Amino acid sequence: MAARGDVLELAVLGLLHDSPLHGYELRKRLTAVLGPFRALSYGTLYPCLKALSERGCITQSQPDAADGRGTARRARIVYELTAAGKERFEQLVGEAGPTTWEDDSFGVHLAFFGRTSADVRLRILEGRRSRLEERLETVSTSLARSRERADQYTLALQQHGLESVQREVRWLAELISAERATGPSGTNTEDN
Amino acid sequence: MAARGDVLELAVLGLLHDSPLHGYELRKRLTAVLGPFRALSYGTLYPCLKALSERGCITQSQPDAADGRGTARRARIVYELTAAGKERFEQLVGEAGPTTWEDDSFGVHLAFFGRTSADVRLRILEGRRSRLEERLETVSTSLARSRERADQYTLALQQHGLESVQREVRWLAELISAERATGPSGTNTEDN
DNA sequence: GTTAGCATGTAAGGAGTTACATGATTTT
DNA sequence: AAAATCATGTAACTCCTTACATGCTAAC
Repeated sequence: MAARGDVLELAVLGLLHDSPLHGYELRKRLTAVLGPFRALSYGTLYPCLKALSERGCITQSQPDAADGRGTARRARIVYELTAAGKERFEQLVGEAGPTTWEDDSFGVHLAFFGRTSADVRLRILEGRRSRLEERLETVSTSLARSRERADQYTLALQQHGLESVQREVRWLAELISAERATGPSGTNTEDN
Repeated sequence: MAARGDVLELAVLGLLHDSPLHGYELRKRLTAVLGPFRALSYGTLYPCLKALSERGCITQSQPDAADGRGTARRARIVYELTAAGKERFEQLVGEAGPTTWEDDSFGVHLAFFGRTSADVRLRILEGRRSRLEERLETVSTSLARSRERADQYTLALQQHGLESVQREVRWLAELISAERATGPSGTNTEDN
């Protein structure tokens, strides 16, 4: 049920959960959440909003057109979460399957941890960690095999990659133990 | 001239520069070069080899069919670099423009540094570093702005991202000074 | 005998980018 | 008066993935 493309959907729904927003502003916040690296274009965002609208997860409205004043700027369309949208968000954010630990997905899920239950948080953090540990094995094996064949630059690159993954594993371990220390059972900061 | 898709082309050409290979083996080496993360599928590789073949950069041959013995396994097709292919590789590897410092492109270029001249190496390393320093500014600015608004998880994520980029900058600085120490002018390890 | 690895390919489709079309407002 | 930023949207295109089609050999 959770394909690759659901990542954007989750991010949009999560941001609209806090407050209604128009497309332009939404994109800026999205950029902050996804990281300034690989920000997405309007060509991706607007079709997504359209689809979400058609499925009844969000509603559109033009507040500028409604009030008496002349329309400031080009008419802004404000998107708001519906009950169905909240349900969909809850469903997506609660998922903790294999796709969840992939690079893209993981960051977005973590960004909405404030709305997740403690057990889902732990499952995602631990899933991510074991995913990275798999990588670690693959990389260090191939690094050991090519120790002599490869030149210094390739070696330096692989070494740096390896260390980056090791760092993330340590970081995750910290988050996991912090999570366990705070509340081993289902503690929710706030349940709207 | 150097679009996003040229990265795969460069990697294939670079690997075939060392020795002729068949598709299956090529893919495994490609996975090692690009990192086991985001390895590419045959659905990408074979069409690429076909296109490269049509453009005269590589030749195809079936050595198993030629020799007397019964074909071992399914007939392997060995790809070999032509003169035009070598030229194309030289052109691609020597490029040091803005697209070169992007994540995907940078790793592949670094993997073939052994065939690049010292000044190109320096330009790529320095371009990458200033690209990352731009990011650093963007991230730390947005981190400062959202210090209080964002929850602990978002903050932890952004903090980790920031530190990762800082680590890469330090790593690059080391490579750069090593590069300058070895040979400030155009030193080529080997010019085939 | 059946699973895993070797080996090559195609067709359909998903996810996103770039370039375009359009136009108002604020800053320099 | 020009440039930047605000603001929404579409069409064409690219790159890549997944699923399929095919069949052999080695290990368990």
